[in-house]
Amino acid sequence: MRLVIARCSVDYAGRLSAHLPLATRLLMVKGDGSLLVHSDGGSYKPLNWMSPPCTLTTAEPDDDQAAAGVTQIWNVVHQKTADELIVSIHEVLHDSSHELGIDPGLVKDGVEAHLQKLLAEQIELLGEGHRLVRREYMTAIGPVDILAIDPSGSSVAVELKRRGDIDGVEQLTRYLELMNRDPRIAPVTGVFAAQEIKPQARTLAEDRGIRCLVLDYDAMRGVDDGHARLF
Amino acid sequence: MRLVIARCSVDYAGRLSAHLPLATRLLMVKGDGSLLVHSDGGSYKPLNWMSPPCTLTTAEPDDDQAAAGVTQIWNVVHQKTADELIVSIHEVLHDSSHELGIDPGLVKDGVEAHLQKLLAEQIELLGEGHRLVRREYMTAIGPVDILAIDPSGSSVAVELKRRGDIDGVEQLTRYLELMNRDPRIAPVTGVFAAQEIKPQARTLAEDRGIRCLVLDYDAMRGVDDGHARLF
DNA sequence: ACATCCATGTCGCTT
DNA sequence: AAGCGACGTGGATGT
Repeated sequence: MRLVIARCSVDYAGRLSAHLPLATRLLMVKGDGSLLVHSDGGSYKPLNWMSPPCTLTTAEPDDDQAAAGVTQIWNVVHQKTADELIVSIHEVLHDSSHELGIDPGLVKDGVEAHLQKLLAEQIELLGEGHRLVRREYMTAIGPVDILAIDPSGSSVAVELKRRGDIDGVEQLTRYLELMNRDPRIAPVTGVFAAQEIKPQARTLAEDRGIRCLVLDYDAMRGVDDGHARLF
Repeated sequence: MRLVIARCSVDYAGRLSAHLPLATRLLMVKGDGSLLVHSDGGSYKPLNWMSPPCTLTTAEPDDDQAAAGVTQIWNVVHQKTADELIVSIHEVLHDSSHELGIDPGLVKDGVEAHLQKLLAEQIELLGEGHRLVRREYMTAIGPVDILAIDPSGSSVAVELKRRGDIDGVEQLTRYLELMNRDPRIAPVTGVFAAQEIKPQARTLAEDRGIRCLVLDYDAMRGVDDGHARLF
């Protein structure tokens, strides 16, 4: 990885056009040739970048550019889309290279998967007398997170989200439409379960006869793991 | 901005839990206290990060950690969500600080807004005899991108996307449901217009009687700007 | 502050 | 390879 601090301007041409006026920035050249242009603020997203696979070439400025103070031109071209990034460097303030090696990568401990497992184990959170049929019940348009049976014997399809948004309600609605056309499992009612349900999502769900269920992740984890959360 | 190359392991606890095993990485500390952890590959997204507003504190390792080879602990806590990032540093290979100043920021030349403007100007792309009513036609649940009238005098609601996905069809469906309840403008037909329409989105749209229209951005721009695209 | 919608989204998984 | 959904989505914008 090469780190360059430089006064530069940047132009991007690809799906859109963008320009960065002259200022001091960090240029990060990764081992795969990709380039990130970072300022000293904002979020983790660079001001501008080129993703791999891409090729970096450097060139001398032409006379006009040199007259404007440009000392180097970096040109990064994406190998498939032909997106192009041009960095016009005026002054290099720092330049260092470092051998990092291959990263072993991130180990994630998911949330939605865990919630699904917990709700399957604690299926009576749907209401007394509910029984689990199965997780990831497959339909033609994708898997329903949880399928259960209520005390009356009707099927219950559960869509599970960390944050209950309008999209999740639409998704569950599509599943319910499809499943209610299948005489083997119809009638199917819907439950929209999430740690947090947005008001608009709740309104839409209830308007469509879908029940909303707010889940307390910590409490569910506490039931699951008796020694935790006793304080 | 401070740049540190270090052998380190990283733990994140917040909306999920995640762990990075010991390896050599770049730690970028921005002026606002935010921290990015980058490897020498992947895309512009860091392996791990903390967004501002957050606070970085450093500490000495405890005896166990010291015995495991840790020489410094960095602790970054988000000031609102209490999300936490812990960097256990084993060895520092590089450490430099740089004054970058405030960045003037990115100037973008947009896409969807431009597409909307072009389609409004070239409204007959919807079909001969169509007339524009207005862009951003306001409804109770949000603005319809373009409202037009077809030759028979019926209203046409256009949802515009760069990439036509199933979400866009759902969005247009909600608009159409609402607008068709308004006797002043009913009946309203729908057109789903995008540079590219995914097969599933097309199927869903056509199943609901929504017409799909694939837009050629370059051609539309060429009509708009006569001197371009003549080659 | 909240809700909505776009994104050069990126990422990971399935077909 | 292409499609599809989730994301610690982030970020802008209008209410």
